[in-house]
Amino acid sequence: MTAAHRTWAGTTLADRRAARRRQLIESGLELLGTAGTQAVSVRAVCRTAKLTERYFYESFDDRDTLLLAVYDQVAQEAHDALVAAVRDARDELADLARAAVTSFVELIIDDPRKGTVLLLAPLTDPALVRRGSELLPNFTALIHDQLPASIDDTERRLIAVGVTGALTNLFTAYLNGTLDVPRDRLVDHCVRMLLAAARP
Amino acid sequence: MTAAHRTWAGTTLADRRAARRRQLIESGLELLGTAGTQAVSVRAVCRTAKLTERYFYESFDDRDTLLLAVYDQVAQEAHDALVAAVRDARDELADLARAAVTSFVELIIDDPRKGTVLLLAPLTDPALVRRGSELLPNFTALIHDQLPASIDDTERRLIAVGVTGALTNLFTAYLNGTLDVPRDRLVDHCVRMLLAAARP
DNA sequence: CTCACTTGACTACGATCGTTGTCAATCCTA
DNA sequence: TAGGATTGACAACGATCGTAGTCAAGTGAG
Repeated sequence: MTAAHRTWAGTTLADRRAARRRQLIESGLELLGTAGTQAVSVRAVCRTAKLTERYFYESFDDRDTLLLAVYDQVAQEAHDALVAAVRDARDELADLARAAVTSFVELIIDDPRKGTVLLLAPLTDPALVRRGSELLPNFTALIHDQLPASIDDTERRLIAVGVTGALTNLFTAYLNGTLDVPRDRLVDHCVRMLLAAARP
Repeated sequence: MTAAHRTWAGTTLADRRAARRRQLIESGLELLGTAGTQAVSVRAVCRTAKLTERYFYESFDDRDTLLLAVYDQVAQEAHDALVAAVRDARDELADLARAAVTSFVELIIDDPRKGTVLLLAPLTDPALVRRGSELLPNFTALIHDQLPASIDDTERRLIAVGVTGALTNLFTAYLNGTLDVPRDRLVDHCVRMLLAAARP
């Protein structure tokens, strides 16, 4: 029997490795989403995960690799929630916008750490700057492409960047409690802003 | 003759101390505005300033004190430029908005490091988070108060936070080259957005 | 039962950090 | 010119970091 499939404490090596990896990512999310980027040291992650450094380097090349894994997992979750919401919405711009905004607000209400990681961490950590500057422009481009062709390209870029900034600032303020506003009002406002921007 | 007023190399002690302080702040600005927050170590600042650590602690209690001094100086400069521009503008909302936006754009074109410090550093450095979360809300409140009273308060807050985010994102993208757009277009767009938001 | 694999606690190394201290060289005032 | 103020180069301290290694104890397949 090969080592990888030998059972140990009821599970195979691959399972245990995967479980440890999940545990490390969860601990990374906890630290990154609450205490910030400088709190995510290898030692702190291992202490939180109740694992030793050995297992850290079993799953990740270095500290930055973990940070990227945390960010990517949250980004993937957000992406999945978004496409699911959009898939179930009626095929009309207003409904699509509302579905998208609602799904994101629900995500960050359900787990604010994820919102923090998505919106704030890329600004805070050098290792995540690139990731953040890939994701947001993608979103910006999405808006950009929805804008009517009658608007010239420069104007479309300006609108897209502005709307993206408005949304992230609204979500960020909502996350940290600065923007004390009912959830529905936030969603309504974001949707109306999206639709207003899409009008010629 | 008291030590403080004794001349040395042609200047008094107070003058030399002030000169060293300026030099340290300038070095802090250089590092914070280009290499980012983690590049601002006491050693790096002193090396850049061609001074020794001794003089660092002559002017600043610790690293964070320097960071705050750098930020506050840039914020003060921006504030001064803003009030000067607004003072010289005609007393009409459109002109005020244009004067304000133009003065800020000129500031960050003249010295992009200052724009980076104002907009990005507070998000990047824990020591500056509080400063950033004091300045931007102030600006947000300014917008908030300009909005017509016919809009209810929640809506006014939403608009103010959104507009602030849009502006900072536009400036940020312009700063880092992502938003490749002529200066005048940027100014125009920001002014139009400000005025549009102020309409009922 | 035995032995190889697995685990956890722990130590170790080199680097960098903030901060403080030492000491000789330099400069002005008295 | 003598002596105290000032300067600059540099060492030193403790802390933390990323990363790698050691070693005894636990565990299950053959």
